[in-house]
Amino acid sequence: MVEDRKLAVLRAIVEDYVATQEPVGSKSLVERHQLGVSPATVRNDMAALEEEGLIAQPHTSAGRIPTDKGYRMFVDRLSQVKPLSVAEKRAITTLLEGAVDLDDVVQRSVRLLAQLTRQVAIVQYPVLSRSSVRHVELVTLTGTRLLLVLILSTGRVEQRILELPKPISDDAVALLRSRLNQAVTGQRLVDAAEALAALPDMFDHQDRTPVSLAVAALVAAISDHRSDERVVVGGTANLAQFGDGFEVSIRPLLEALEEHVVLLRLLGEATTPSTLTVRIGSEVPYEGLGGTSIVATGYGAGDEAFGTLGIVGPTRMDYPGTMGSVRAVARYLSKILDEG
Amino acid sequence: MVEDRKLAVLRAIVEDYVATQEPVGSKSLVERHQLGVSPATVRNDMAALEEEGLIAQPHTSAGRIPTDKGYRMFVDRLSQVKPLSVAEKRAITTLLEGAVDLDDVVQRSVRLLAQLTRQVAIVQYPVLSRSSVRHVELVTLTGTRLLLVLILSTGRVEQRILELPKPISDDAVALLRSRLNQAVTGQRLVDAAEALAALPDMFDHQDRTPVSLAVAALVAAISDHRSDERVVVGGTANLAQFGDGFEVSIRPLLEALEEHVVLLRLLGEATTPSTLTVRIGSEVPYEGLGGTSIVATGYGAGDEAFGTLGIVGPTRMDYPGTMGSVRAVARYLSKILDEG
DNA sequence: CATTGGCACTCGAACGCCGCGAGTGCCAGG
DNA sequence: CCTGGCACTCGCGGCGTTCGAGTGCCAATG
Repeated sequence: MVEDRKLAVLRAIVEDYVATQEPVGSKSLVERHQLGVSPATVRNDMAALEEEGLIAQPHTSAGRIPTDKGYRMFVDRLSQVKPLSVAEKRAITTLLEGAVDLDDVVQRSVRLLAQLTRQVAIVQYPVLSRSSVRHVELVTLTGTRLLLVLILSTGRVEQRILELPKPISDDAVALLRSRLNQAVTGQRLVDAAEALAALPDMFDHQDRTPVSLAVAALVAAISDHRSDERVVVGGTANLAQFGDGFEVSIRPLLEALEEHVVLLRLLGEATTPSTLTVRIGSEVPYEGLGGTSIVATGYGAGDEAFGTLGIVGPTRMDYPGTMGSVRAVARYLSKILDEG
Repeated sequence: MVEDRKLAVLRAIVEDYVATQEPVGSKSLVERHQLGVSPATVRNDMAALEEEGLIAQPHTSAGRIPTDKGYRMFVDRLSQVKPLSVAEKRAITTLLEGAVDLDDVVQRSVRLLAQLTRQVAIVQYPVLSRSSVRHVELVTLTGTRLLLVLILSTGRVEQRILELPKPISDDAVALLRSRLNQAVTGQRLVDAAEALAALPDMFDHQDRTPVSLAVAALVAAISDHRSDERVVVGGTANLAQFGDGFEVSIRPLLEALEEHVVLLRLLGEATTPSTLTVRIGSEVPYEGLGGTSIVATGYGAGDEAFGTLGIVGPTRMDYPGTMGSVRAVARYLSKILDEG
């Protein structure tokens, strides 16, 4: 019973602090929430909460603010993901359905997420190795240069240039093209690795070089992590809210946001579309991001995500709402990619 | 003679102010530059310069800072573009040559520009209508859905999905593909408009629908300005230098940087690779960007630029150096795109 | 007539001081 | 276990003062 009230107090503190951005005192707490007890009682509870390390006071004689641990407790046990309003849902569908392009889809998703959460949004492009091949195309540029274009079911297009030691005939290109497509179309590249490896042996000895090159390029494409590092960041203007808060200078934040590799590591482990990862303050495994939290999830059909998306914002954020938005955008994005 | 010294004083003021970010007084001026006159004389000159609106004092009893007009004079008549150091040039080539992709090239260019100038860098993707077609590809997705892939000489790849009213045979697709390529390959899309328009007539009546659709998609691609709005922004961390200056809050800046359409308009008129556009402070045609200057130029082979690139930074920037970097990056980028 | 040293003046930034008030912890009584 | 009362703490904002960089003006000088 008492334990329950203490948690109610914690919840109230988190909510008030998130709303007002100011340390919350015992008096204003009882005024704004129906706790049914006096400020003095709340003060006792607060002392207990502080003892447990869930809240802290910036300086003596000031109200309390939640600690990272406090937020963690709030997220895990005192709140639940807030579903979007009907209007918001409609806004999502209309906005995302207007996209023509994968680039466009990703772009719009970032904007959307940034707008909904009023936070910095991050969306990773679908990872090459996790989506299936729709088509492989070979285009002759000059006699000894081939352009290899890889089109994936997610709409992603990769291109590589192959430099051949000697010219190749159009017929040979056509044959190679059809064999390549036979080997990989409809599958994920990883799953087609065997078929690809066997491919050169299907050709005459003197024709094998271009085949091997093409195969090598495809294999390189899936193992090249640099192309998985493609992410788009949006809503950086929302960083302004950090500024007028306190401490955290935005410099390191902006730097971190430019380090796409770092960002991916931060979003990273949220590879399953169904789970929502929340990292709070010190739980964020990156120094430059003091005072920030990250909410991320995967997107894509099935268990294994095509990629991840999420937001980064101040620790004092509206977790239920943000989590709702992130989840929603991930779902709609999954749907769009699955259809398109 | 006297006039000359006045300009020398202006130049000294600009240089000192850019270096120190603090209003510069008559005494420190004569100390740091060999003007050969006393502070009192400099004060007289300063009074004259102020009279002409080239410098101003933030408050009485403070040093002078250049006005926009003062910077303008400095850029136009008192300075010249500073060429890069050998090390910098080498850094550029090694960095840019490592790129595999158009995306990669653009990405690297932005980083480079941001690093060299310590400013926010902006690079526009090559405009579709200004580069020539390397290849058009058609891929059957389902019976009634075709994927049209347009590969341009700059390395840019555009894709559109065509929804057909009724299924199309593989042969018909092959024919259409070859005819399309005949019509447009090697030319800029704008120049191929006629050939494209004539294309449907070359087919049997009942086969024309897909042809028209494909043609329409291509025409749409060049006239769709949304796909010309593709820009990449980098080095936003350099915005931090605005902050500790004064006035200018970064909020509107970040907002402007997210408005790619606006950015393009700002870079916009620099369509010729050979000219360098500099807009200073109030000359920048956008409200949100008080206290900023823009240095931009076009890139690409020939007179008409493929696209534009540039930087935006505080009015108090190192113009000669920045202009040198912008020009250099544009040149190298032009070269890379021309070769690749 | 341009230049210069001298001098009084201005005014913002920095500093220290003080009072206010929100908020706390503790205690004794219900 | 809750509550009202009370003394205490301490950050914030307002105010006055000092300090000094920098100015404008003037009279003297080559």
